[in-house]
Amino acid sequence: MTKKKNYHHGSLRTALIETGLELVSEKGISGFTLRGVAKHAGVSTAAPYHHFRNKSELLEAMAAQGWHLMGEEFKAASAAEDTPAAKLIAIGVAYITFALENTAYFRVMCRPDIYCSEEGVDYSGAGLDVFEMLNAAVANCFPEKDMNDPFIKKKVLNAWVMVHGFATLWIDGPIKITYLGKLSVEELMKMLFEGSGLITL
Amino acid sequence: MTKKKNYHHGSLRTALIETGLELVSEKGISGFTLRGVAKHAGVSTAAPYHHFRNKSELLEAMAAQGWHLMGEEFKAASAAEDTPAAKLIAIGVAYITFALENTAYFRVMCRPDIYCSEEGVDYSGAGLDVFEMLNAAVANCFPEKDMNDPFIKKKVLNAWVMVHGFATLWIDGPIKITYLGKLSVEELMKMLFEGSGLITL
DNA sequence: TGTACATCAGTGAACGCGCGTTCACTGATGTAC
DNA sequence: TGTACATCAGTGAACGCGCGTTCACTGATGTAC
Repeated sequence: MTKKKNYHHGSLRTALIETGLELVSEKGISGFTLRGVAKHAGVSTAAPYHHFRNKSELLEAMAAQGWHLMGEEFKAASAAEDTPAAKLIAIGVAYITFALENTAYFRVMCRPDIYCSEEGVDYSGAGLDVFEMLNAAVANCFPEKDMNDPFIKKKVLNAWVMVHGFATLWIDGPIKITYLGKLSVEELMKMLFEGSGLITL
Repeated sequence: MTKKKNYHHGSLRTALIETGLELVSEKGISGFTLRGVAKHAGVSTAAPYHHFRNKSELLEAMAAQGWHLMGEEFKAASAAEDTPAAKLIAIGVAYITFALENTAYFRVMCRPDIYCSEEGVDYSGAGLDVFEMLNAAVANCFPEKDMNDPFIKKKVLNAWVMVHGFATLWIDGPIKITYLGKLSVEELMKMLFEGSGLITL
């Protein structure tokens, strides 16, 4: 195999995002370095700078893609169910599943402070679409109530906080440690939704 | 003021933990460096090594202290209420309040991967005490049920996940961004507990 | 009470390392004529 | 269709920096006699 120089990679931008996610998966956010990404992608240290102004911009692109992907998952999960209540639960499960299966995306998405110097403006853009889906899914369960009814807001906050808390506690370790060897994710998720006020809508 | 050399600081260990927390508060976990801590504490870069084997050991000490402190807060919150249900809510509020008021402690406590090379053994030690308090607080609300009843476990998981989710979403920004300028923490916490299945025990 | 000395907790300079970023350069590609 | 040239996306070497950690050393403290 000749050591060929790859002056036109063709899709380095995409490759860098993918490699970046691999790096975050393996070593966490703190293990994510531009040099590491470049090396992993088989490219020189300077190459990324033709696609991203700096490290933050790559992280930002990773997060944006993550939010988009999560939105798609939400749509698919919702479409697969019939009743509003089932759709809501499906979205909740999709949130947790996304965090567990795409932990790297999730970690980047959750930490706007890492990739935004300004106050998370871009973050709220992509993130708010997803948030709106959750909002609508809850509201649809109560067609007789106004979307801005405090009751709806409470349920939205509770659902969001619940799936987010579960996801973070799982991927950071505490839940795994606490229920070590006793329960699977599926069993825990079932417990979670049964214990919540959500399933008894 | 003469530049005196402080060969016997007296309580450098404690001072380093405190300074470390300040650093995490100001710049986050990634801004926490041993050199930074030493400089902030007005001591040479080598001084910390007389009290901690390495950086991880300092973080570990910070986390352990945090867990202890949180345990104390739980006890105080619980003691201030009369009924089991009120005690449980008080503990939930204490969890969130702790995270918001002692964000630096909370961040370190939540990330055992940062300060433990082995699988969070020490973490579960200190953390499990706190977890047991929550467990007991829930169980006390249902004296007729066994502590190992699935119902209790569901409620425990739900309560934990709820307060943790709220706390992390708040300190990382998303909740603040979403409810920007509309609602205070107190109002949001009230919403949270009202929306949950917990308050309607 | 004084003195000799071990110990303890500091100093400051140095180490090697990996990082983000920049630079002049290079070779492949696309386009105008 | 062939050729000249601009542009685009790479290279690899270098920069300065801050980091964790180590080292020989220093001065204050406590203790035995």
